[in-house]
Amino acid sequence: MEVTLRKKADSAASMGLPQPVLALCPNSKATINCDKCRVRALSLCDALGPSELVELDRMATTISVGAKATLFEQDQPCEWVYNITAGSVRLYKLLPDGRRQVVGFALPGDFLGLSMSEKNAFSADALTPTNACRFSRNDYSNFLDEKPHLLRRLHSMASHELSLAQDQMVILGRRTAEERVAAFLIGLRNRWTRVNGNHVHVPLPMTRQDIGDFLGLTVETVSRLMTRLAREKAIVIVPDGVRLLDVARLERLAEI
Amino acid sequence: MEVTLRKKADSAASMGLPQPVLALCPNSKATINCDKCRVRALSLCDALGPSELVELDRMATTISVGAKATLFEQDQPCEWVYNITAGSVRLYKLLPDGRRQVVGFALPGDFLGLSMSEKNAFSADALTPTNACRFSRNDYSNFLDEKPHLLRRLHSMASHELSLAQDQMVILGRRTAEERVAAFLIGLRNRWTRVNGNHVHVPLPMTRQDIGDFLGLTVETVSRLMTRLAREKAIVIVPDGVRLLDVARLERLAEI
DNA sequence: CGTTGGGTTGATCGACCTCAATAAAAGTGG
DNA sequence: CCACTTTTATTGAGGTCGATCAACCCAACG
Repeated sequence: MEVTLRKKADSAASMGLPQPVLALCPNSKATINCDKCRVRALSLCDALGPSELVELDRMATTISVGAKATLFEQDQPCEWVYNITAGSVRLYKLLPDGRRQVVGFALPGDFLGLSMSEKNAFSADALTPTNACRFSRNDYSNFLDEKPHLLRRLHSMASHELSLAQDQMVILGRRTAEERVAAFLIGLRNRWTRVNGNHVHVPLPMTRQDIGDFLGLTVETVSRLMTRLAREKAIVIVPDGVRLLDVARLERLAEI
Repeated sequence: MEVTLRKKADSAASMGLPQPVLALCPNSKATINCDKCRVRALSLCDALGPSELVELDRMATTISVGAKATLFEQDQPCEWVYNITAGSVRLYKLLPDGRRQVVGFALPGDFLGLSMSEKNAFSADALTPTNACRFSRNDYSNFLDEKPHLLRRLHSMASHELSLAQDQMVILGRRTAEERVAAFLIGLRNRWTRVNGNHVHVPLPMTRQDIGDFLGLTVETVSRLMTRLAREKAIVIVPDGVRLLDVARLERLAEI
């Protein structure tokens, strides 16, 4: 597993490492890097004042990992929490017989470590080169004890996650394959909007298999439905993503 | 909708109302009723000290509703939060075309109102005569602001819910009908254990349709699989529930 | 006693899965 | 830069699990 660590205050050129998708938390200064963090407004840290950010910054380590690197594994003790600053991460649970359920994808601004449990409830690995701010779970927990407003923010993020999980339950339990794919594309478009602004181009850093394992379908079914939506001019399949042509049609499929 | 309200401090005989499954928060004294609450140890309130309990008690109204009563509805403004003290509640989302996904069942000790959102994410109605402590969302939110340890408890409950929701995603996305039914029975057994202690008798206050809508199956499939499990001596179907005969077999089905 | 809501059972159907082959893309090492 | 492998995506043919449609039972209840 290829991982680069650097204490934020260290000055180290980024060398030949896999380039992050976004250049965040620049590592060449001894000043507060959170200042320049592009995802701060989206993430947990937005609940903090300037002096608190300094404290947080001292606790943080930025990490850069290449595609396929594992951030943490299901059932292992939870040592760290992460704030994703660039890239994309797959979150999944494995059944003993190898069946897999992807429970979510983390994008820049997403926080991994809402769970408050001793063991990781799922595994996480990078889909693309990924940057994150990492905190030891202890530091983070102590920090939380002193900052009730941060806890409130955290709780509100957890509630939001819960609500997304319930929406996913509807998708998995009661929707057809075509509706699932449409809901997935619209949902992902909405999430990218927070990071990149609203575009009809939706990057898909995950494989068809990942999408299938997220939607409770097989690769083949996902592939067939994507090509069908493309044939019917609802989308265009482009390298590493799709372009949405008939957003209204997709939204109708997703909501009804 | 048949609802009985009484300020806890009021003294009112319970009359001919649908009898609650457990007699909780007795209503005949002007003293602190939380003292005697059988579900306190299970619920949010357990995070509070004696003097805080007095405060909480003052904010609370106990409500008793009959079977089929609606506690709140999806997309309506969220006015109240509830602590279920007796009975059972169905939580569900409806699609515009009538398809339904049950996102959970609330049992005594469960808290409804983790979500922190302005609108209800789902509807809730009583499966059996149900008692609850009800708080106005405002009071509750203010109270929360003054009690960080309560917020912590709340957050930990929300995390737990999130984790259950993710388990449910695995069930809905990647398990066979038989595994779903087994997982449902084992899961419900475990939840009743917190309330009643561990018994092989598992009460099923919900209909087969409700179970189907929870598991992403039809009534017929649920019925067929329950009778199959009964024929194969894994369970016995009894009025209002099942008796588990071969717990090991069911657990194997549920976990593998 | 008719009515109603829940539960069970059977026959048939179809949406999605499985298996298989091929194509396209992305690495990898010379 | 090009052969070669590996991974990912697509497409087709056929099978299956659970859905659908329909009948019936039973208990509760006015």
